This record gives sequence, structure tokens and C-alpha cells, in this order.
Amino acid sequence: MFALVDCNNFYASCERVFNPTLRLRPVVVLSNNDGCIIARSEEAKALGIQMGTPEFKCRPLLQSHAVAVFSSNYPLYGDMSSRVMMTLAALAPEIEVYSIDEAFLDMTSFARFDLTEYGRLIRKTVRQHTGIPVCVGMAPTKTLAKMANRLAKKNPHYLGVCILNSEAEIQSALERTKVEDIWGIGRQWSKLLQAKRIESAADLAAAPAAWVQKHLHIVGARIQAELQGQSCLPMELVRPAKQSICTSRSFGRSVTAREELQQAVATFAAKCALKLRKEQAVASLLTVFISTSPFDESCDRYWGTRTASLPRPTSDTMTILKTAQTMLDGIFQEGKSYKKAGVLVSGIMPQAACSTTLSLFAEEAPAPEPDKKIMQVMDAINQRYGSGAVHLAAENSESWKPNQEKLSAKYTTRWDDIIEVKV
DNA sequence: TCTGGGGTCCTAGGACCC
DNA sequence: TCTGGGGTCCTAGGACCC
Repeated sequence: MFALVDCNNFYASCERVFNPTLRLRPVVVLSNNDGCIIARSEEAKALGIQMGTPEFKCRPLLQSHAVAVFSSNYPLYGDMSSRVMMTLAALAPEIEVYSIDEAFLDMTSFARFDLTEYGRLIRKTVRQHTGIPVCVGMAPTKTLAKMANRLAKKNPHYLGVCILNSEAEIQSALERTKVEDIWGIGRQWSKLLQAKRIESAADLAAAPAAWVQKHLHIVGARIQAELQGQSCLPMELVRPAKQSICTSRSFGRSVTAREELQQAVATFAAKCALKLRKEQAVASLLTVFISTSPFDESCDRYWGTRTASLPRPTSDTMTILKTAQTMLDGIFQEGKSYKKAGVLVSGIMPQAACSTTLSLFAEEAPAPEPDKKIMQVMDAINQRYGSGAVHLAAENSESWKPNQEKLSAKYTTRWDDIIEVKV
């Protein structure tokens, strides 16, 4: 038996925890750059505000209904997430943290308990410890637990807890779930399935296995088996090591000057290096990309990207930054209006496993290993005095930085922000 | 005026190996 | 007519997730 615990409207709920005057007001949270709507409270959903809508397109609606609008505050959401997860970890023998606002719990050993009662206890405890409302779905497979959770969210009569245990309960849930609402079935596959008259989860569960295998491959076959009650997706208790790490941003305005792009790329490269060190890992490949706006129809889209090997697998900010700068020169074209840039590191391995492999083709003696001590000291200072307290001179976000006009306080991670709370 | 960011897995096809 | 059999590795592209 699996439980899926999912926070309701997570980002909007985080904003509410620290501002009770928002309790009955519609709340939305915007993406980076204050571009799109990425979270909505129930009241905001009721106004017809759609997920992913550009903010400027529904601004009149937001204003006329006095919707509380927030820039995204990831330090706050990340910290609230870890509080929710710590609470959940104490309520079940095993937990898989699936995303910032969801976790699977192993309920196998709870067979003799009243699962509905236990689901209610989970809700109550998380609410009490963190202020965040959650819904709970339980079923014999992860895919069915996801479906149960969705039903608990959509139908108030469940009071936030839906258990699918008997054949009859499962069959009824399958019939009430449309194919596009199944976990793992996206837009393309929905289209394909609907064209084949496979419209509900019950239809998919009953579809010929050979057809599913042929058109939706192994992934679809697994979903079908899970719908039939056969568990194919086990709990993943340890987070697998990352295979790639990306830092990218859209700019608050168009950027044309090479120097500004250099500053942006330097900042992203430094961020990637920092993320690598936090993973205690090193990377061997580096990708830099820059692009113009996909929405600007007055000129062709330009998407410049380049990938290169790093001189040696590393997490050293200076090495990664310098390499990224060189690569930028190869893709930068004069006279274009750039709207986005990013840096991606891949070929990642644990730092411990990285013995120094020398290049076969190096014509000069290898550059000396960068001094790891410098990075350690830099990270320690930033840890103590706040990120950005020390950084390389090449990093600078003054000119291209994203818009964040409606940012709330970092209530739980920054001492200075606590005094911002006004009652 | 204005449109997010960060990931994963799978497949097909080409190139290679013995 | 008809051209083996059994693999691995890599990459691009497509699908999906939150």
C-alpha cells in the first residue's frame, strides 16, 4: 500500500502561512521574472485563472478581484517543503520525497489500521506542524495512489483523504478519471489515446496490452499494469545522484551587449559550480546557451549552444567560469536581442571517485589543480554572511536581473526578514 | 511592453566491437 | 533473389514530471 501526500496549492499556501489576512483572498504566485502564473489558491482557480497564463494577460482580472500576487520565493518554499517532509518522515516507516510538494509513504505495514483515520491524522499533523494543508491518497500502486490523491483534492466529500483498497473502489475511481489525468499520460499520449476511443483510466486498464506496448512503449505498459493493480514502481528511498545541473534565466529585458551577456553567463556558471559542490560532485562537460525570444515575431529565433569538455572534472568556480566565457564567444552574435541564457554541467561524478586523469593530447604541462581551499573558504563565508557576500568580480546581475517586484519575506531562512512580519 | 526553470527516461539509428 | 549473430556506446529527439 502506498500513500501519496500532496500539498494543496503549495506555493500559494506557503505565502498564506505567514500572512493570515490572505486566508480568504485569492492568491497567485508568479514564475521567475514575474512572467507566468504557476500557483493559485482555490479562490483564484474559481476566478478562472489558468495555470501557466502570462500575468499581463489576466492583469485586469487580478486587479478587479483584489487577487494577492507574489513573485516566487524559492528559499521560503524550499524550507517549508523540508518541514513538511520531516513531519511526514515521522509518520511512516519509509518516505520517498517525490517533488517539492509531494511524497510517497510506504503504508504496507498499516494493513490492520483504519487507513482513512490514519490519513486524517497525517493531514492534521502536517497542518499543525507547518500550517500547510495537504491531501492524502492511498492505493496498492503509486499510479493509483496518485489517482486517489487527485480524487481527494477534487471532491470535498472525501475530506482530503481517499483510500482505494477494494476492487470496486478501484474500478469506480478508474471510471471517474479521464485518461489525460493519469500520472504519466501527457498531452501527446492523451491525443493518441482519445483518437483510439480510450477515454477513461478504466478504458486504458482494459486496452489490449500489445497495442499499449507498441504505441506507448515500456513506460505506457507500466502505467497500464499499475492501473490494473500490479505495482511496477517501487519506493525510491535515496535520491539518485544528479546527472546534469542547469542554471538558466530569462532576462527582465532584452540584452544586446556582449559584456552584459558575459556577466549573466558568469553568474550562471558560478551557480552551477556551487550546486556541484553542494552535491559533492564534479562535472566533466559544460554547455552554454543563449537565445532570443521565442515570442518575438519580428525576427527569427536564434538559439546558440555549445558543449565542451572541461580541462578536468571539476567543481571549481574559476575554471568553470573561465571555460564558459570562452564558449560564449563562440556563440555570441552581434546585433541580436537576447532574452535568455543558461549554463549546464553534465558528465557528473562523485568528487571522491575523481582521480586526476590527465589529457592525452595536452601539449603543455597541465595547469596546476585549482586550490580547493579557496572554494571552501568562499562557501563558508557565503554560508555565514549570506549568499553573494563574496563572489568573483565577473559575476554581476545589475543590468540583466529578472524582475521580482512582489517578493515576500524569507520568513524562515533570513533573520533580517523576520522583522518584516506585520500583524 | 509583457510569456519559468529544472529535471528524467526511453527509443531509434548509426557507429563500433568480436 | 537470398549476405550472421550478438552485443555496446553514443546522440538526437521526443515524451513525460513538478
